[in-house]
Amino acid sequence: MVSHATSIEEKEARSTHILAVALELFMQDTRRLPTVDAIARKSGLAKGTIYLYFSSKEHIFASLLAQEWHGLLGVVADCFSGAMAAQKMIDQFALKFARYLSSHPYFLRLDSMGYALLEAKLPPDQFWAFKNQFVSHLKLMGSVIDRALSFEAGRGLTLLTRSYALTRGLWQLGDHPDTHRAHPNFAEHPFAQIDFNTDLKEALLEYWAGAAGPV
Amino acid sequence: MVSHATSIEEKEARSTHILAVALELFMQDTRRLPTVDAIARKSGLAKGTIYLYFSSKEHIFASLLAQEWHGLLGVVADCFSGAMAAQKMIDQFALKFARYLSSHPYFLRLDSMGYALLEAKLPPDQFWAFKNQFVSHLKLMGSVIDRALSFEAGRGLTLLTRSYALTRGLWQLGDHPDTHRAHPNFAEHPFAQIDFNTDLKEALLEYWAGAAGPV
Amino acid sequence: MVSHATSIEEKEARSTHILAVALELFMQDTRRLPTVDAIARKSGLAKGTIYLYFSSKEHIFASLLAQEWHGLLGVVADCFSGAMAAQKMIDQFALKFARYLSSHPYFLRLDSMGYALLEAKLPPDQFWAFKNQFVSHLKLMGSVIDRALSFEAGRGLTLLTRSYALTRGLWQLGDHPDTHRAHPNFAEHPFAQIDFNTDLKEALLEYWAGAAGPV
Amino acid sequence: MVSHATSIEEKEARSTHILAVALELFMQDTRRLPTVDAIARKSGLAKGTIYLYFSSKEHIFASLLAQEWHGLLGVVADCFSGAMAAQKMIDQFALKFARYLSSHPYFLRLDSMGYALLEAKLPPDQFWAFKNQFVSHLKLMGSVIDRALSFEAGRGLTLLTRSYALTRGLWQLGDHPDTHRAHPNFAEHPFAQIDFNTDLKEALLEYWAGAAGPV
DNA sequence: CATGAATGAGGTTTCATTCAT
DNA sequence: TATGAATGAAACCTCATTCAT
Repeated sequence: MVSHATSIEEKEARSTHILAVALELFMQDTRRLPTVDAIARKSGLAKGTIYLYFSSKEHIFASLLAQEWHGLLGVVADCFSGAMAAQKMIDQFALKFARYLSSHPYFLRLDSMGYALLEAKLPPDQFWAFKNQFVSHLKLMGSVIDRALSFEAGRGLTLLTRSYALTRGLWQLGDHPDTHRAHPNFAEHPFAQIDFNTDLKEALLEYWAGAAGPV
Repeated sequence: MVSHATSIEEKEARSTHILAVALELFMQDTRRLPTVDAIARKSGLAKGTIYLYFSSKEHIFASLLAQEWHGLLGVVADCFSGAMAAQKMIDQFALKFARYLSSHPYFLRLDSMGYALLEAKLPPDQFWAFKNQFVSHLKLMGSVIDRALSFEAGRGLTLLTRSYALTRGLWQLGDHPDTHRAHPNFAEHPFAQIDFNTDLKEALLEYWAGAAGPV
Repeated sequence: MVSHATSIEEKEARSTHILAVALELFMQDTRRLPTVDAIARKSGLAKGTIYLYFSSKEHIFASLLAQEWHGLLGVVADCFSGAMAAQKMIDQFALKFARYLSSHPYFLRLDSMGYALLEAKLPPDQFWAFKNQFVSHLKLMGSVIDRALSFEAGRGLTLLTRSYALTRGLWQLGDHPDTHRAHPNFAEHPFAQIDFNTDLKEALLEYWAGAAGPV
Repeated sequence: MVSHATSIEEKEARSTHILAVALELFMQDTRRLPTVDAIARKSGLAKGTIYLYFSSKEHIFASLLAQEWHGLLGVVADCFSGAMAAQKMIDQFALKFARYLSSHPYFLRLDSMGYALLEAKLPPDQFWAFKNQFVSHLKLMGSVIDRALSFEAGRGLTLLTRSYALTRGLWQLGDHPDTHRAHPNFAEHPFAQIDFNTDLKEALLEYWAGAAGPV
């Protein structure tokens, strides 16, 4: 039996550990959420113990996602905070946004699965608890952009939202299960040799060029 | 016992009927594929009969999706086929593309679920059989756009792909299970009052403005 | 549509053809009876047509088995019919019996499956219709042996029965699905390198040496 | 909900209970393996619980069979272990072997079905895990016999194998589904009034008389 | 706190046989 | 006779969650 986690730090550490394990397992097969049993076993904990820290399997992955959202929006804040020329900021945003996502490969995987698997199964209260964190942060970022680029109120949020839509969509189009990548036909697929990082950066720049107007 | 579908037409009709029933059931809960049992019951057929027409449940929904892809790409062809000014074509594309999707609400639902549920479960051969239809059609549309807008080869496909990414992403951001829409917090959600049709049209115009350059 | 078989000969030919096809399919996987669908397809007939000739799938395989029994008992008759020394006859029996079975590999396969799959599913009347043919033939052979070896009445039948038991048991011990033969452990199996023909001959000789007494 | 089986003993007891129930159900219809659902219901357990103790339905019956093999080979060991005259040992073997099987009526039923149902469906690894136990025990018994009867190495194993073949074959010839036994024709069947115990003993003695030579 | 045994609903697919054509 | 579409029972196993210990 694992030592009891009594102090708050110990409990937090255990919770963090579970999240790390869950993420690792998820990355081995991003088409389905790993089983609680697998998470427990790999954590060195019992199945019941997982439920002392998270109220459901979906809760675990929603937590992971919330974590990542935090990081991503931090990047956005960064890009639009200095005192640079508008275009410079936008360029920087495209660059760093794409780079961040490329270097956090689980984020879009989780996020895409979240749409299909998490949202449907989280109880509404829990769903909104997570969503609200994100939404308020997002609104904040929107206003940061408004200020940075002298947009009318709300425009920054709109662009950010659409950028994110483009990002998620692009990811999904280029993502295929390994079994399908192995198929001979895969090479003919127009999305086969896409480099997500480059492609996203380019697409974002195109979008902002059109949406932010001649800045 | 249901009457035997002997002729090719009767068989096609039955197949179409199954697809229609499957779609209808799917629309009642777009977060999961309906059970074969439900499809059979609602079709007035036996479960085994369904398998005479489709080799698996996923096959049914992949067929539905293929059908819809066809329609959507037809719209694209339409928009870029006449002899209009480039900007006119793009405007038309944004308008009709968004309108088509708004009036075919199941398409993006299916497509989004397809990412998580169909791709993962279709056997690779079947997956590629469907995908190839779509891919070749898509490439064709790309070249139609190249010609219409005097793009260098491949550019049309790129823009179309990214437009589609934007579309799918936007859809997903605005789509929430009914249980979540009912929640009091929903109103505060920045995507709450989005009108998908308007929003998509706008976003597409923005993107093409930036990507197709001053045309 | 296949031509109608009107004459008795044509019908018999068709029936024989079905049997041949069924046997061929069975030999490809002797652990299960082939599906009626497969038999029909390979016969170039429709599924319903099969049922015009055989009342059930099991009926097909029972017919095959009956056929084979016939041949095997013919061999026995042969061995004990001439005017030879008793031991000579027994030697001949062991030799020819084993040889016949080795050269009719489907017989024991069918027979062994028959125990588990056919007997259970044939309706009693049909079961006994087949069994009776065999039983009366067997009794006859028994009395042939009685005469040939000057046994008391019934002893021949007993020895024949036990010989057949030994044969079937030996076959089953040495028979393994291909998937299991492929396993590395198979080599260590004491029955791995048995040559059925040799082994059976030897075992029969041993049995008859003990059972037929010093003859 | 059933009480938790925490200790090793309790778990073993539960496992044993499941086996007992499975066997009981099997004996009611020895032509097919009972469904997991039936086993669970009769055990007073949930279906899922069965799978905590056995990885598949076939695993259950393979375990039963392994258990029985153990007992049977124990009998063999017994017969050839003392310091008796060779013929005495053989007589004892025939007697006790036949008696053991008669008093464990499920053994040969399971074993015969095992040929058709278990071997085909157990995954190779699991199959060989069971088989190996048996094979090594069998080899051991072979060498015990070699020593007891001063055979050349391997001869004991051969005789044991063939004895077992004879046994299994004999069983199958005399075994008929109840529905078939009830049929009026059954009486005419030469195996109808066989007493398996007596018959097997006799047949074994005959075989060993011929195979073990004048001892 | 931690454990892990128990639960049981849930859903896909196969295939022998029938019967409308 | 021949066809082949329709039937529908049958059975496995998984896994999130609970709760007795």
